[in-house]
Amino acid sequence: MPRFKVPEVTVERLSIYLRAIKNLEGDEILSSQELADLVGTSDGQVRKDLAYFGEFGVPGQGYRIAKLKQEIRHILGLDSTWGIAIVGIGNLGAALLTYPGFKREEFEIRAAFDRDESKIEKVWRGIKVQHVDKIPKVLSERQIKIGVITTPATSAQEVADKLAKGGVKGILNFAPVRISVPKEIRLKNVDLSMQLETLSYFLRKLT
Amino acid sequence: MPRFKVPEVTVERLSIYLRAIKNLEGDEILSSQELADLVGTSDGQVRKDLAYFGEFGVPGQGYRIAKLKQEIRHILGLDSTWGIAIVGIGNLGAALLTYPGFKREEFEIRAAFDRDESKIEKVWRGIKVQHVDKIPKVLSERQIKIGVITTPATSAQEVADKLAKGGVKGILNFAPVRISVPKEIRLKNVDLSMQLETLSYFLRKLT
DNA sequence: TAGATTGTTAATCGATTAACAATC
DNA sequence: TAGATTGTTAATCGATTAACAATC
Repeated sequence: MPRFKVPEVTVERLSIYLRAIKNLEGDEILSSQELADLVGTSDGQVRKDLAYFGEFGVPGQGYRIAKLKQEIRHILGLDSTWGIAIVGIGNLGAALLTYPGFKREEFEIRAAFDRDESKIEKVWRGIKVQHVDKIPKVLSERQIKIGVITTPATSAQEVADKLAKGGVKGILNFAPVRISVPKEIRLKNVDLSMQLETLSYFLRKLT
Repeated sequence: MPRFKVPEVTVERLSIYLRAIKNLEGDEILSSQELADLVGTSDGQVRKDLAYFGEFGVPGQGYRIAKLKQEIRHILGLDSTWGIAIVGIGNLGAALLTYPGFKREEFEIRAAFDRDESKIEKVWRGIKVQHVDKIPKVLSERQIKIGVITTPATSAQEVADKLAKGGVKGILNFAPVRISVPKEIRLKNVDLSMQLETLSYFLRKLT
């Protein structure tokens, strides 16, 4: 669908635009300037980002909110439901099971895994925890295409290998370590240490 | 200290370099090429990033690991300890209290806050939860310069205002909403929804 | 000295911003 | 029509990559 190669930052902004207009009610029409103000960017940037995917606005008018919302949802692949598995049911894994950013129609947590025998068979938020060795089998059975790694750093690579075997297309990695995956699999690292450390850098300069 | 304006991505990579060489043992000397291989970038990028801050290597040799580690720690402001407060002791907040990326010498969680009376006075991982109204007072008493927001979206702005009043210099926001803070305060959004949605975009294209 | 690798400059690439003709 | 705002092109800005003299 995209007409040129789309920068990743553009995709990230689309997600942000979508959230901004979700919270919107009433107004039928929105200009690129108004949307820009909502998310803290420029009108040109908004139009440029959207232009990668087509023409969604009306010159002289703006964008019909309902239509724009639907278009962005479609672009982002949010008009169907993704099956998700969470691996590593420690504090963070358990927290993500209920985190509102995760628990939404578009994303359905369909399996949870851990290595620790004492956690197996326990039910967390309606999902029964299974042993990591079952990952490949369960993933294909339940059409799970996204894996979330919340294990300690030491297990992350091993888990990534199992997820790959299970046929996931994308991995969200919270373990504080770089892992390698086959190039067909999209890997996103959420590196909380790094976030804190860059914060430290910028604060450091202030003293 | 920096000789020119430093791009944020450079600071992020420094954090990644640091973690890579932390896990290293034995070898006394490391070349930019070796470090690049460890983190998946180029040798030139490594040298460029470091060059913003000084000359840490020896031409013809490479970088002394121990020295490099110390220099990067210093650049990132990790040679002292930052006081942290976590606001919103739901699943995610409680998880971060023990997350290894957070629980480290350089970062010390010194306070936890919630609005829910039923949580107040309870002790989580050795930290007594206090009412959010005490934020300004407690923050200045305990030298807390970083605030972490793990509340629902609806309370995030209110909490940010209280953190600002308490004199934090940086905020890490996990609430799925954009908040605004005085410009002296450095704001980092960790947007898990957005991460999942961009993953969805790239997977969508594969079908 | 010869070989290796740094620090840095110049060339390239890509994303953002500015500007405006086209269009409602 | 006049006014407003889009979609898009050109200009600018900034980051990455290539290349090499300086240096151990």
